[in-house]
Amino acid sequence: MTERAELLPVLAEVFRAHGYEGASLALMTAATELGKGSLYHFFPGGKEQMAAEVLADIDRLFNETVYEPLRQTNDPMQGIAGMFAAVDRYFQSGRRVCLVGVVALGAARDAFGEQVKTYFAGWIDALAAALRRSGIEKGVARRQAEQVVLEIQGALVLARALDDPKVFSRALDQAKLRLNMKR
Amino acid sequence: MTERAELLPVLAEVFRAHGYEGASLALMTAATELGKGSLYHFFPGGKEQMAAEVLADIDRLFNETVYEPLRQTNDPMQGIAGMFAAVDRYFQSGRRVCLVGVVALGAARDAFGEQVKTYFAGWIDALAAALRRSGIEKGVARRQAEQVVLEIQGALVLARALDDPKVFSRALDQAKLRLNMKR
DNA sequence: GTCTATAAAGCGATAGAC
DNA sequence: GTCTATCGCTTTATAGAC
Repeated sequence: MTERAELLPVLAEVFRAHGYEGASLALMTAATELGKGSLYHFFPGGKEQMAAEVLADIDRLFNETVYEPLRQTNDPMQGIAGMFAAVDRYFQSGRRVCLVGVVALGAARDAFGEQVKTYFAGWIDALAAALRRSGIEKGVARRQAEQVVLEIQGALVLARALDDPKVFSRALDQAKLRLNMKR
Repeated sequence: MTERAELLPVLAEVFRAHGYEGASLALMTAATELGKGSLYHFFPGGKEQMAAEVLADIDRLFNETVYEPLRQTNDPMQGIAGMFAAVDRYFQSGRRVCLVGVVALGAARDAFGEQVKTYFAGWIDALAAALRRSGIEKGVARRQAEQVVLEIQGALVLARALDDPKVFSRALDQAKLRLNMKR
């Protein structure tokens, strides 16, 4: 647990489960099994730096695993299917919440607004580009991409609110269907 | 500001803006212009009681203003249009966030899980009933209602994340359109 | 019913030994 | 690089004067 790269996902889970305000250093030392001193050795900027790096790490991970399929040039529709699969995997079929969404809704958005914007804009851009390559007009592609990301976020909220992950699965199927994709 | 009924909306805004964990008593005394002593006089159960009563108050308000149009028996489609108008008003066209959604995503869901479930289930039930009365088959009506509520929640997340309320307006229009309603 | 004072605990953050 | 001890502050909550 001395590697920064292995530390970030653990901290991410603490932020995800408790929000920025609720994620205390006590919870973090417990989750990482590291003393406060060690945490501050890795992150001299404290809690704010931890959150910033966690968000950056998530952005990187999404670029590598979620948006990456969208960039494959030969078959855009297959790329979109790959994105849906990656999304389902990452959010554990609706049992896991979106940390960036959590931050966006809270007061911490003021401090991390740019990173939050970058995450969602990057997602929408990547999806819109794939839709455009599949022959859909530019403006329509953008709105469809926005709608899909929006539905995923809403599905995560509702699935957790109703404590029913099937809400998430249904929403993913719906979104795929509306993009004229087989399930 | 001595009336409990006038106190709850003020506290609601504090919880909405800072989340359950971030809503400190200091913020609440500032917002209500009341001392801690007075707040504890009204809410002996402290912060938890405040949040519970705020959530109950929101549930009551939604029943009175948002779901109410859905129950009008003559024209279900007009009732649904009334719901969309009330939703747009309540969430200030995407500039205001859903407190119940915020609670649902955070760690406080464990403490307020029943109230969160009741809120969303009530919303979906009311909308599904109206759709059924407009001639849509039961199962389809339920899924459509779930989808609409989900899209509203997602739109609130994305509008705030991108700092662009138009995302919310577009999503409401989309949802109306898909239910075969004129805007 | 409202206030101030205060308690006890937890918070983020720092210092310094090892 | 990891730890313990500690600082200063904020937190929730209570007590008691008015």
